[in-house]
Amino acid sequence: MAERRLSNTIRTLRFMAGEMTQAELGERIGVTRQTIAAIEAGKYSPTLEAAFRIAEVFGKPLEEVFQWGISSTLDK
Amino acid sequence: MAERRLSNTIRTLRFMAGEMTQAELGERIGVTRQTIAAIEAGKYSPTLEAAFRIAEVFGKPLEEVFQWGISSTLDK
DNA sequence: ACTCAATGTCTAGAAAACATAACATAACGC
DNA sequence: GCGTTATGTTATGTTTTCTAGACATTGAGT
Repeated sequence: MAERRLSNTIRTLRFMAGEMTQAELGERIGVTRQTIAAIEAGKYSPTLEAAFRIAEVFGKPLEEVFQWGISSTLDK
Repeated sequence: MAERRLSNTIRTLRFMAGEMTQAELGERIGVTRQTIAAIEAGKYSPTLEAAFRIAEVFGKPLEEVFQWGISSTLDK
């Protein structure tokens, strides 16, 4: 069965943006570094607003930083 | 000052999709009709996952149903 | 070896997103 | 009129996101 789940490319985008730190990204969008870490790790799905702000920081469209994935049966 | 806030076109998309009801949209994405009503009314910002599911129902990209608006000084 | 910055991770609690149920109203067909 | 269906709205409660603090680890620089 095809399962849908969220994934993101925040980590790579941070490093492409001059090694931006989790803490710095957090304060730029108004959340704590723990929240950024949890979002990066996929521990929970952020609010749309937070997602838009993150995309804005990197100057990318939202769907380029967050993917509503069609994962195969392989992943648990 | 330029304020950023969320807006959406769910209402018009619902009617363009054959007068789809709030209740039907809700059960298609797994939330209640009250939640759909609140999201439509902008009373709170949905989770990214819910947003992706809504866009999926209408077959539209997420940014076409939700806008991270640059509103002018006019709106409160 | 020592410091320090960045991240991982855990906890307790606040805040926001959600559920469920109730009641109200307006529009429709009968 | 009557019944039904869609929506608005309010209240109460649960779940999830997020905060704030702490402590551990790892790596880069000195």
